[in-house]
Amino acid sequence: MKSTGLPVDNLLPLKFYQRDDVLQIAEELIGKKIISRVNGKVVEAIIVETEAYNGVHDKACHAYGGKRTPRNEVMYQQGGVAYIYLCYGVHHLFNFVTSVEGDPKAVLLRGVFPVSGIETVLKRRNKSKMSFKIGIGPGAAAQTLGFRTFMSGKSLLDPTWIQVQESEFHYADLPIARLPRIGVDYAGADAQLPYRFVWEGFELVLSEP
DNA sequence: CATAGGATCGCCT
DNA sequence: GGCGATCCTATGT
Repeated sequence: MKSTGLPVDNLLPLKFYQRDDVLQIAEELIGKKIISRVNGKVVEAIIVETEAYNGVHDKACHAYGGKRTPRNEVMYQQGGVAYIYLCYGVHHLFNFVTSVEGDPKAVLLRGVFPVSGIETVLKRRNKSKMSFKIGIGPGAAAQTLGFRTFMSGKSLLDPTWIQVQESEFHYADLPIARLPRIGVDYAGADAQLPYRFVWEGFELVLSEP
């Protein structure tokens, strides 16, 4: 995909994140563009996969039952901040916190496709060549963008480290599959909920830059 | 304080 | 498809 040439004033506003329906937000995030600025390196990527975590009634959610810990505290902030945590001691998983203060819902970023800053991405991912899979998987997606746990709690509208904005793709026009979430077997019946959103066939639309 | 386990990945077979 | 890496976090004593 070539550079979009879109202006930078199309950032998603706070009210995008502060809606109640985290499933809608997770779906609408498909096709959006994330621009990260970390250690002076700029990477632009299109979101191709997300998962919704639906607050205190969702057994797969870190805030199930109203649980509050130092780690998940930022989930209780108003929508529009990042929740980043370390998984399996190895992976930095990035979430968009949504809804209003006190309602701990979030969208996990599960897959991106980088469209600029490829040299930086290859270095971060320890790869020698680009592929469609380079940013697929929540650990790989955060690593592609250079996101680390110390950034947890930071605003999603702070362009010194992140911009989330419209792209030329609109979620309503994309073939988005709804599937069960990955790695949440401990959640019982909630593990079967179709809260995972995948842009199937993004490889046919996006091309390696 | 001790311990078990995790919104995973990538290498091995 | 199996498994080790790797360390923070949550929980219980």
